[in-house]
Amino acid sequence: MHRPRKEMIASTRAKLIAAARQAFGTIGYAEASMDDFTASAGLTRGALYHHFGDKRGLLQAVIAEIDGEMAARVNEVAARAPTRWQRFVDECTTYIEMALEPEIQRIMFRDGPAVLGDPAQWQNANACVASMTGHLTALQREGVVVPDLDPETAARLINGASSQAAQRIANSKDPGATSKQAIAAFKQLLEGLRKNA
Amino acid sequence: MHRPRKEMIASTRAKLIAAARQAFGTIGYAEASMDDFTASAGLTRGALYHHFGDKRGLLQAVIAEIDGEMAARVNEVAARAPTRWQRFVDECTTYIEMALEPEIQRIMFRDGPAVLGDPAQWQNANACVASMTGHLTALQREGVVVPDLDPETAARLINGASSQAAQRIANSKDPGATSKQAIAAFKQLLEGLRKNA
DNA sequence: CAATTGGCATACGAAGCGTATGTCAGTAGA
DNA sequence: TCTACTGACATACGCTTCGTATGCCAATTG
Repeated sequence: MHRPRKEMIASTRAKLIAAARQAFGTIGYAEASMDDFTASAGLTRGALYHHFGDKRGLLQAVIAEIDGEMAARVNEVAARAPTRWQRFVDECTTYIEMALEPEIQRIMFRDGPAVLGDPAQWQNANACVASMTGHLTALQREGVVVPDLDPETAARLINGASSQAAQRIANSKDPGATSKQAIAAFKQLLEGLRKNA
Repeated sequence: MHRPRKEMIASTRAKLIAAARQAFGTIGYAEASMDDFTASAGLTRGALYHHFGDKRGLLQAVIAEIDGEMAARVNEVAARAPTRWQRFVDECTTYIEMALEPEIQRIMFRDGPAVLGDPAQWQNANACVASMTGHLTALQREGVVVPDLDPETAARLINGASSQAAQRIANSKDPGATSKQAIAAFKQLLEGLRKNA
């Protein structure tokens, strides 16, 4: 009777991830009580430990989910650009826009690195950087970007600049004006990668 | 007699900061037990709460101390460069080198932002960025750097890229090679700020 | 229909943190 | 110099949180 077992399990996992995501994204990882947010999902810590091992394991699952969503959004935007360079730039600015959202900023750029270490070492969450790395590699082949440059390294640096840009905008008194400044500065930095010089 | 009161107090504060710095820089803020590291300084949590209010207050004091040291090192290096642009670039690479040290990376770039929020909002620790901002402003006046660019915004973005570069080097299998790659990519990005283009 | 697996809850112990309280040395005024 | 007081620091307590060990019940399997 009822639903099959597999569906119940998937539902439980989803409920835990959703509840944790809500808690981590608002009050933050350290302040989020496992008793509290499991209860808000109608469960207890028993389910959490059973499925994810511990609090960090649950954070990993939350991050994997968000990373997937971010990659999907980035790819969607990139598909609409005319040239490849433009596609690359659009991806970057989309990345900044996403980093403006408090949940993403808190989980992906603040608590995530603090708890799990260098994001570059995360196995389940690097889709965004992978996409940017791919574009940079292609742009090098096409002669648009300077040749002596490691694509993934460049992608990571750009990533770091993006998150700073997002933080600056997010904490600004006048987000509109700051956004213009930050994106302008960011695009200026990207110009350094182009070949013509 | 003994020493005057003020000296005892300063000594206590210094011992607490040193012990906390050691603990935060190695096992990390979250894992550092206040009972443990105050005991290692020959004190108890009573002293800590009296002087710093709470654990976060002590972290702030540690960060202020490290920030001061970093600024001093950056200024020392910058003083030796021939041109102002070179001075600026040297500051940036020095910044990357410092970010390679585990204690600085952990406290200033990982746990600090996680516990205290956006570093740009820290009042007692922004000497490094201030210096870079100053150089960028001067370089704009001299016509070396493109004019329509907010100096502090640019400095923050560069800061973000620097810390990523440092993390990449620090976690690399072959730090020597990675270091070359990362610094090359970093300098390439900086070229985007120059006027000639 | 019996046996077993496994999803999840409950119960327990161990830290860790913050606060309230106590104590004693150093300092200031008479 | 004596006394009263301030403040630096320790001790003691309760609360919260985490991890593990244990138990129960539904669902699958033969």
